[in-house]
Formats: sequence, structure tokens, C-alpha cells
Amino acid sequence: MPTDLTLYNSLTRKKEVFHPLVPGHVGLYVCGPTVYNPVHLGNCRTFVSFDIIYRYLMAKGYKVRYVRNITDVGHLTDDGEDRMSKGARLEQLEPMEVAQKFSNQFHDMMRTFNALPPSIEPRATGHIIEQIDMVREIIENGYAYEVNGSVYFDVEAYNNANEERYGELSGRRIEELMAESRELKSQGEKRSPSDFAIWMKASDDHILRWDSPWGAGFPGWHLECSAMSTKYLGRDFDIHGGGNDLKFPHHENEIAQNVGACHHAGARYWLHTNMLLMNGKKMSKSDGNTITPEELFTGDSEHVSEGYAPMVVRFFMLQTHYRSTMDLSEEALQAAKKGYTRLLEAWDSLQDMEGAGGAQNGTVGKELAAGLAAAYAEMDDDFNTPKAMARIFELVTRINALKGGQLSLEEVSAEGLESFRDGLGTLLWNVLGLKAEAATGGAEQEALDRVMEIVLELRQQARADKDWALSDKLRDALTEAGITVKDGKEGATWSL
RNA sequence: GGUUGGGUGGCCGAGUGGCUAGGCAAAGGUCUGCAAAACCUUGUACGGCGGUUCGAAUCCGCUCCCAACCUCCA
Repeated sequence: MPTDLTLYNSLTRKKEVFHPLVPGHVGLYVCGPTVYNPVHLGNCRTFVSFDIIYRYLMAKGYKVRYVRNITDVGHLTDDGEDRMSKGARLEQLEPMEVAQKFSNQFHDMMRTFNALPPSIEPRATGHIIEQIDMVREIIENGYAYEVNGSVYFDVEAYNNANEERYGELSGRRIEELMAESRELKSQGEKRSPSDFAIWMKASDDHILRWDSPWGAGFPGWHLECSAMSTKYLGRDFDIHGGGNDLKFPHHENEIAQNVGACHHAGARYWLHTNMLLMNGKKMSKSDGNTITPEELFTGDSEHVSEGYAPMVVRFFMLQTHYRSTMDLSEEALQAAKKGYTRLLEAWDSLQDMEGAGGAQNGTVGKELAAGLAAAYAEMDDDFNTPKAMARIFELVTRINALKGGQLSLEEVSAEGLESFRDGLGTLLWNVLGLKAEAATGGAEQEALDRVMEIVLELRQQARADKDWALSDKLRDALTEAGITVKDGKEGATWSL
């Protein structure tokens, strides 16, 4: 019984049933990273969230074009310096070298988190022509003006001509914005403080520069996403995503630019992920309240007592809804680690099981099927991964009960178990994007398996002889080596 | 100050006006030579004050507190 996919649209501030523009197809645009420094853990959270959304849309049978940009033009920093060239000077590298270095690093990190690559990953510097064209269109439509080689978006003119739509996404009112910014800074070349640059004149020492009808310069803060989403997904497309902190001004201005250029607003559904906090506060380098993904994995940080595997972190992210702030803490990570281990162990147990019932599923088989369907249904409700996880853990309990004998496999048909296993596997590995990480690989792992088999056999012999001293000694020694032995009905099992 | 979203049991974290979210931790029990694991059972939770309602954590008002955004930021 498939349900409709509903999602929370930031634009309307309501949950809406999702209807793609073209049946069967979804155009998804997500604001990607600025590649001038190492990827931040908060970025990872956002991209993991959209990875799950991407995966789930595909699991629903949609053909998805997922576009996620790389910003390598840089934006102005406080002192007016281009970020890319700043990075270049500090690192003694070419700007494109810096961009490449951190793009590579970003891609590695996405792979580590098991996030699928997007269908198209356009770079801002590769779309200067499109951006210049867009600036020209906006000027032609009367929503921008040129001053000394820079072009500014005329927010007031735009707002008056388009039913006061500036601010519809962020809930801001133009009068309030003007009132504030008047106090904050001088107007400079802008006619109005709320106007924003869509093309900037390059000063003589600015490295990243391109020729344009307005002289040498570089594109403005928000233009790339407008230009690239339009190019690859069309003037109207389905979903635009990004972090909450991009809502204003970035996304608001993106809409203005789209409408300003071609009278189409771009995305119909806007999805915003919430922030990752640590100790209840935004991560910030300046006050030390931060941890890099690498530090989180290795445990090399004052904020964690040990390293956490990337999949434990991903699992941890799954337990919070993408629209809620997520608070990173040692205790929460510990809980995630244990929970994830329990999930993996149940999955392992499930692999060795066979349904013993007849052709018809018994009570337990039906419960398994219903629980799995419920988990999928939770995903239809605005990608509610925490609720889906709750349903999955109810299934974990049943799997363990089947293994422990509290529930009988006689209640599950062979076919029922098979399809349950397939469905659960699809959900865990394909949709939620988890993976069962082997502690060690290949030959080493095989050898260890073999050794453990021998050791456990010896211990089993000792237990049969009621030589508890020897059996306990073996177990204690193994425990000391980091290997846990668990005695079950079908013999002992072990885990690292 | 403005905008947006929050404040849920020891911790994390879902939530539909009335029915056990879930994970971790804790307590009791079953199983086990012991242990671990597993299974079963257990928690006067919903910032505060009012209101609507037969009934509110869930709706409304006020209030306190928190976070993000308003300047580049996922």
C-alpha cells in the first residue's frame, strides 16, 4: 500500500504532497560547498541529509537529476578579499589548485560518509558565460543597474513589479531590511542598502577575473546557483535544497534573480536542513567549539573520548530529523555506536535464518512485513528517518527474538523471510545509505575468522569437560584483546 | 530590535488533540555453569502561567529561556 510522498516546503511553511513537474522525473538542486578550506562537519550533515532524500526519491522509482554545485569563485570576505585568492596566497598555490585540492578532499569525505555523487556537479568558474547572460537579462528587465563596472540588483524595483515577493522565502520585509542596513553600513555605489551585487568589478590585484560587457570582474554572491540550476534543470524545476543558514540572503536572492531574469522562480519546493550544534551551540572555530570530521573519526579531539566510525556518525544523523537541530555530544555518540552495533548484529543474524513455516506467512511473518512497510511509510512523511529507525528497531527486536527462540520461525514462511530480508536490506543499505563496515579487510579478516573458530572450538571443548577455569581464562584473555565472546544456543559468537 | 525554528523522562530524539515512538543508560525477571548478549516487564516526560475542549505535550494567548539568520557560512 504505497503512500504519497509529502515534504515540508519552506516556501509555504507547510507539508505538501509532492508532485513532480514531469511525472516520473525529479529535478533536485542542492547548494554545494565553497572549496576554499576543508569541509566542515555541518556541511557533511546537510549533504548526508540530501543524500538520503536523493536515495529515497530513486527508491520511489523517480528518475532523479541531482545537481550540486561547487563554488570555486569565492565570495567577498569581510575585508573585501576574494576567498579563493585569499586561500591561494596563504597556501602559495594557484586559485584553481586550491579549489581542486579542497574539491578532492570534499569528494573523499562524501565517499567516507557513503554519500552518492550527484548527477551533475557544475563549477561556478565553468559557468561564467551563463552568469553574464543572466546579468544581462536582469538588466534588460529593469531589475539591475550598472555603476562603475559593477552591477547591482534593484530589490525595490523588483519588489514593486512582482507583487512584493522579495522576502517570501525568509519572511523578511523589505522595509525592515532597509531600516536596519541603513544603520549598519554606508550605501556606497548601491542605490539602496538592500540591493545586492550580481557582478563585481575586479580591482587590479584581483586574481579571479573575467571579461564582461561591464569590464573585467567576477560574478556576484548568489548568481551561480541561479544560472546553473536554470541551465541544468530548467526555468522551473522541482526541489531546491540547502542549509538553513542559506535561506537569507542566498536563496532569497536566488529567487529574485530567477524571476528577475526570466519571470520563473526556479524551484517549486524548497527544503532546508537544520544546523549541527555541539554542546548546544553552533560549531565555531573561534571559540574552540568545533570538531572536524577527521577528528571525530580518529578521536583526536578534546570533545570526544574515542573515535567514531563514519557509519556510526551517519547512523547518529539518521536519528534526528533533517529539519531539527542536531546536538553532537559524547553521550549521544556512544548511544549511536551501541545502537548501530545492535542493528548490524541483528542483520547478521537474519542472514543465517530460514523461514520454516508453510507457504503462508504466519503471525510473525506478517508482523515483519507490516513493520517494514511502516518504516517505508515513515520515509514518505517528509523523509522522517528517526521514525523509520524506530520501526526498524522494532524489527530488530523481532529478529533477535526469532534467533533467541522467543519467537518461532515456524511463524514465518520461507518466501516471507526472503522478501523481508530483501526489503530491509534495500532500506538500510540503499535508502538510508548505511553499510556494514568490516573492521579489517580481505585476507587478514579471513585469517582472524579462522583463528577465532579454532579458539572457540577449544573453549567449547573445555566447557564440555566442565573445565570452567580454562573456558573463562580463554574468554577473559580474548576480552582483554578486545574480542567479546557471546555464548548462544547455537554455540558461541564473537565480535570486536 | 526584526525574521525563522525550538524548549519532551538520566542523555539523545520522534510525536497524531484521547491509544507504549525509538536508541542509550537504569531497575526487576527469563535464559545461562558464571558472564555477556538476547527476550519480557518497569519510568508521576512534555519550560512557566492562563484559555479553548468531555479531554492538550499536541490548538490559542501571555511569559521565560535557547539556537540560527539579519554580514561569507550547510
